[in-house]
Amino acid sequence: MPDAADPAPMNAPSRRKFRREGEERRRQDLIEATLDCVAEYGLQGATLRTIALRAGVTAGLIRHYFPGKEELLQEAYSALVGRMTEQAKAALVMGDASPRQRLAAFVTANLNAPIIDARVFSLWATFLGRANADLTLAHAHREGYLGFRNEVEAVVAEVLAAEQRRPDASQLRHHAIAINAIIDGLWIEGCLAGEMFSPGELAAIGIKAVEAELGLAPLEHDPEK
Amino acid sequence: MPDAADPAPMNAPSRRKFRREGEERRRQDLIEATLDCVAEYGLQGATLRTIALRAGVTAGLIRHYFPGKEELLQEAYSALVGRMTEQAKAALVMGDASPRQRLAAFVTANLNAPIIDARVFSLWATFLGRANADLTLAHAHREGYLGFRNEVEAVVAEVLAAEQRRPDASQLRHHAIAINAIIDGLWIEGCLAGEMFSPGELAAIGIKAVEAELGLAPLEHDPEK
DNA sequence: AGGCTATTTATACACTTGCACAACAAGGCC
DNA sequence: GGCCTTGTTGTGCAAGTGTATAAATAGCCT
Repeated sequence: MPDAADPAPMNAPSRRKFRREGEERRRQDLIEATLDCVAEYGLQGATLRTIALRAGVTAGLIRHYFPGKEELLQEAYSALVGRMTEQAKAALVMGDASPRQRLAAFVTANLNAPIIDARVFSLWATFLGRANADLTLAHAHREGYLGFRNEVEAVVAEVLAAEQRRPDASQLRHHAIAINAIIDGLWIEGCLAGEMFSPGELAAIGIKAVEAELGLAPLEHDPEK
Repeated sequence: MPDAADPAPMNAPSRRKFRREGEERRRQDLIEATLDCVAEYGLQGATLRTIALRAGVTAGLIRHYFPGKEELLQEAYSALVGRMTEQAKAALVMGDASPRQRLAAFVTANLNAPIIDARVFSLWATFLGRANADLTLAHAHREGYLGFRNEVEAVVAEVLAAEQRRPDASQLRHHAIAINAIIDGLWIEGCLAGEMFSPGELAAIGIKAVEAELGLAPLEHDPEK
């Protein structure tokens, strides 16, 4: 079978063989390669040549799909943020479950793989480190953060409503901010030092902390499940 | 009076005037300039020439104090981590105060300036983004994190002891992890979007969340202060 | 004052980077 | 099959990078 990785069997000026891919596919591959390089080598190590090598193309091709490196990085970050918030929110769509169960499932989902992931954390931190200087990054993050917090606030409202409690807007906001912080903080700890925690431990800590924040009475013996 | 910033008043091959500084002072200045450049331009923008310009010297001098750029960055990160943990722990040394008051003061100190600071966050995120690949960075962070968490755990133990409660080691550890996450999460929110919160709001949220985590009964009307 | 030494400057160099552009060929269309 | 579009390659270039090293001078010692 043909081996594409054959460097130069002939001394003739042989050109590299290639295949034409669809535009969407190539853009996707380039963005993924960019994220890989940023995660592994940082922004400084993510050069056009390294990215192209990872994507299996040559550097010149990048300029055919992106105006410049800047735009490639921005699109890569957008893709990352989109994937992260999408995954996080997906844990909330559970058909038949009590609000409290949904909240617990949400916390659990955010404190286990694949959301707890060293590569994603590396990307998150690397890009966010530039948020001060790059308004585009700052804006993209702000959007994602507020979206996430609003989701949290909505579930909190449901949970408290189910408990016959009527928090005002300010209390609701504070609960959402605190719970968001709990999840973020535990997420960071898990990503940076996952091996320090036993499986499920972070999620257990998170659920207890969140329920304490909301003043929910602890369940006695898990009545039905 | 003599102006040191005069570029070249003569067409003669004039050399730049300079002053000899003490070794410690120069190293300190170079490290500070490095942190400034990393915070503003990221790791890729922190070039030797930019750093030297910021420090008011020429690029070649850096090699006189540091073996290479790598070592300069590592020392800069060590200095940053040292300063951060030092500041954070400093909030715990209060002579006459109840454990609960000390805990509240600790949370408050960590959720206000100068610990809530966009520049420091930028540095923290930028360096941590490389922790996956750079074992030196990972180790330095791990040390700082565990030190911080142990401080938290010690105060938590005091607070609970004052409340006649006897948590076991596992519970204590979980409390420390959760409280650490709360502080970290709120710290990030404050650094990234400080203007979204009114002054003292984050600290108030943090204190309430921490006390809820520990199951402390809320104070009624602040009895004495 | 005059020399000595170590700090500091300035220049050189090999290498990498992002970008521009010309040559080329893959694959659809007639 | 033969052509034509355009995705793709390869090369070149100017700017910038970290490092090496020689030249200069600031400030102390006597």
